[in-house]
Amino acid sequence: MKDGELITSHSVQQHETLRKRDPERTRAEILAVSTEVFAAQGYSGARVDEIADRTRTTKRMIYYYFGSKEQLYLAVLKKAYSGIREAERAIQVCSLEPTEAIRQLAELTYDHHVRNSDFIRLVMIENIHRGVFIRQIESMREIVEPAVGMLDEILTRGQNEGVFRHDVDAFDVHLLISAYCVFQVANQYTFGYLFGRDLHAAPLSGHLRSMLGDVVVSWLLAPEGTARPVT
Amino acid sequence: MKDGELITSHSVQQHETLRKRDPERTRAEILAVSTEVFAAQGYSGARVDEIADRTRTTKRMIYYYFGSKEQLYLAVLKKAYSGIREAERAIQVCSLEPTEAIRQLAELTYDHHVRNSDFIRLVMIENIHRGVFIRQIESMREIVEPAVGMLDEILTRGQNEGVFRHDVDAFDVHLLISAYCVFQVANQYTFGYLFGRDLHAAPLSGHLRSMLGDVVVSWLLAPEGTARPVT
Amino acid sequence: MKDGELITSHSVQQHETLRKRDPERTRAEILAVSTEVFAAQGYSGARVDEIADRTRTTKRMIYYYFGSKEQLYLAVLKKAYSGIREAERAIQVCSLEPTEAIRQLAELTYDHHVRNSDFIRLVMIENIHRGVFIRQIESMREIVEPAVGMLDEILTRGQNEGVFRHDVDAFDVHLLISAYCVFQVANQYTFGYLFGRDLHAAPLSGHLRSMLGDVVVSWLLAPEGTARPVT
Amino acid sequence: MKDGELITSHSVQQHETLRKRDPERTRAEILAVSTEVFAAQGYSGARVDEIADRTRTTKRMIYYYFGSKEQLYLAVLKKAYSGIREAERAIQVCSLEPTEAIRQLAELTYDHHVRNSDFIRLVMIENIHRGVFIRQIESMREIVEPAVGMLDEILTRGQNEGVFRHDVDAFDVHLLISAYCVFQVANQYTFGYLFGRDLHAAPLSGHLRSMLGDVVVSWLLAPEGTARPVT
DNA sequence: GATGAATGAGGTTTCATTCAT
DNA sequence: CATGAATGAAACCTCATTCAT
Repeated sequence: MKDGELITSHSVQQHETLRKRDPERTRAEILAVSTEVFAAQGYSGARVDEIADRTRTTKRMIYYYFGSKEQLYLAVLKKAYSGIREAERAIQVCSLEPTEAIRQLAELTYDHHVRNSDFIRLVMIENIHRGVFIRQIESMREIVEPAVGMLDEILTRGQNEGVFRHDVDAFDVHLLISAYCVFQVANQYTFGYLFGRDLHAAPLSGHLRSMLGDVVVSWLLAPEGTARPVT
Repeated sequence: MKDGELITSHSVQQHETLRKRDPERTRAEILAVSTEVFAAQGYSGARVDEIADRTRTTKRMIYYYFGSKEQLYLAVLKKAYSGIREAERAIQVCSLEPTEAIRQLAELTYDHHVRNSDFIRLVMIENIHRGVFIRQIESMREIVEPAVGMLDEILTRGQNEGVFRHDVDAFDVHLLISAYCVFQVANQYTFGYLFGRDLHAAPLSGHLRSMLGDVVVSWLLAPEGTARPVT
Repeated sequence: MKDGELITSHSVQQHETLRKRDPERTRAEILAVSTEVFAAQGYSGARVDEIADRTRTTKRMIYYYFGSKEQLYLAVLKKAYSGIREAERAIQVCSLEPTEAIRQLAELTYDHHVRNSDFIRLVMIENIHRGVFIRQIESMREIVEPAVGMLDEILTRGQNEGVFRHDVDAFDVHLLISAYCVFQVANQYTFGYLFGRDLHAAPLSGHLRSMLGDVVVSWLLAPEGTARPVT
Repeated sequence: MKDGELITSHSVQQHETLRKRDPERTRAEILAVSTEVFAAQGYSGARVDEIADRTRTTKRMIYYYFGSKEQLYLAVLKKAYSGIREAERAIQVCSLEPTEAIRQLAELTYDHHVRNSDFIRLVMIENIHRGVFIRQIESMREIVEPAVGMLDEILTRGQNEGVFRHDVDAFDVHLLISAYCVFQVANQYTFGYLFGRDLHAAPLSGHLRSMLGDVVVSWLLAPEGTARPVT
């Protein structure tokens, strides 16, 4: 039975206060709760009823503001990406020397993913849906652009200084860091269970964090083609 | 493709004849179709009706053989993991010298993930559900054990030969390789879309494949602590 | 018939007009029809579809208001008991002398059972289910309390006056009366059939009614131990 | 999911011994198990699958021997009544003087009901179904005849001796005793729960047993019309 | 702008029963 | 006699959504 529905004629009316006449607030609340619910249950698994129940408004309001479950999910997705990119923009490592800058960038990105597991989950969900929703959001690609900007700057600097290998670009590094960071959040349940370890508990969590730095840096420092034996 | 592996798309639509009274076959067909449908739509999104429609049996038979949607999903999950691990066991790189063995292992794993995207999707789905299903499958942990066995062997050999760094174990390497391989399948839609590239089309696909080898090998070859500056 | 009592057959088929947007009415109608259907078919035998069809609402509404078949049954059970006890409270025999009060109480209870066969049937059904449902209804025991109150009062009066035997309490008398009254309703089909008599047709019905009075009164008037021979 | 169905391809095969080629035995076993299941769950609530599972045969055999769920229930009902009447015939109280004979008959009947609660439950179930099944069983009325025979004999003797009142016949006494005995079994769950007492635990059980004797005897010994005041 | 009541379509599951050997 | 496999029909329940005020 859906919680949002009437069961007895005397259903509970909680937090009646602070309720009416603040459209912005209502909208924001719906969005916040929806983010949690979609992240927790997936698109199909999420229930409009549950979202409504965890809100101080009603199901009807969700349709009033967002029109449909799909459009609500779209709004959630867009907001999640914006928030993430905004946070990424806050990372400042430009003043450091390339090697250390890259390491810090990797490790801060790592922390960032750990803190934003709901976002990671939304991305997973979106991929389960083969990206059909994200493609409907205009401006999505602009939102994401700054992501590799700083990376590109550091990388070029390191390459110009002759420290970093040249057969690598910002996209590659970004992919490597992303893969690692996303994985330890996205796959924590299966991987953690199968190996009997909690990826986010000390000391493993610390080890995994610095390991990423090691991986990225040693890769960038390694001479091109060195590792690849003469075939 | 070996028997233990996932049955891939459209493998069951053949011969409408020879239909009834072959329980093993019926069961297997339901399982194969279910794998596709669950992988495609997720647990909540999958419809028992759809599975039935894509089968030569009826919805009723699904319940006859598996009891419930959940138990069906469990069977799919178990079979998928078994198939994957069996395939992993087929990788033979022991005769190579450590560096090349590791590189080949990484790249074969990469290929393997590309070919078995349905499995990756099931793992994602399972993680969306926080691993509640996988934990119900006894023997799951045994299934997974061989995964790091060979890796451990290669790594130890390389460390004994003084080629590989010592502050790394099989679990670490496995995690790095898994993260990279899973990511390029799991996140292909969002990542590919946001950067306007198809991760699985040449020449990018080839680059990404060999890049993994580079990353892993240069990391293992790098002296411990070298990359980390004195703080 | 009073408001609190069971709504009897065909009481809801009237006026098809004035249909929507009267939740109390809708709820009450579902409850009334459900009472009939559960009483007629038992818990397992009752069909939510049938209840819906005999209502001016839809099956969906039943779930909207009651959540599940079980909760609907629980509501029916609770309402049935409340109605009965309310009716019992209406019996007024306190002004009569004890012997006659008891006789009237017994005979009114008898009439009452004849009129409320749906309630008796629900009680039978509940006993078939070993009381699992009734135990889930809080306040059930409070509802029933007044049942023996008046009886206790009459009995004590009669005992103090030296008319009634002393080795008997209100619970005993209530059980005897209940057994007799319930039986002639509950077992009317098998008993009536096996003996080829309709328990509710004159003159048998009248005989059985006054016979209960005789039984109870002669028992209460008999000296203690008299009937029991010296062993 | 029904237990009787195939779930894994390797379902359990218990007690394979003592199984085949004994039709009488098989039939009897099905009947015995069915009695328990119908008595426990009612007609609609009983599951053919459950009956099959609690048997050493299969569901298919039930249909082989009995044709349908209804016919199986009919067989159960018939057997239950036969068994009960046979047991009743065993009661021998003819040699006692009328008052004591009646008391013993009542109390032995009481014991008998306590011991045969499954039969009582079947009777309840049959009454819930308004006796539609019992009417289909020919010879049912003959089965039941001896029930009042002995009672009639005792009663006549007592009346001839001038001990028992004359406005009462064997049917009346049988009804009173039946009502009391059936009730304490049939309604034990609701009545016991509502009054917080277990009708079948000492000392209440003993009290209720002898109370029935008191009730019947004092009623029969009371002069006609005495209790009924002049109106 | 806001809301409780209502709902059609479709979801999962279960039932007694029969088929084919 | 015996059986595992199969099944159509219908059961209970849930979904996102809209109505009427």
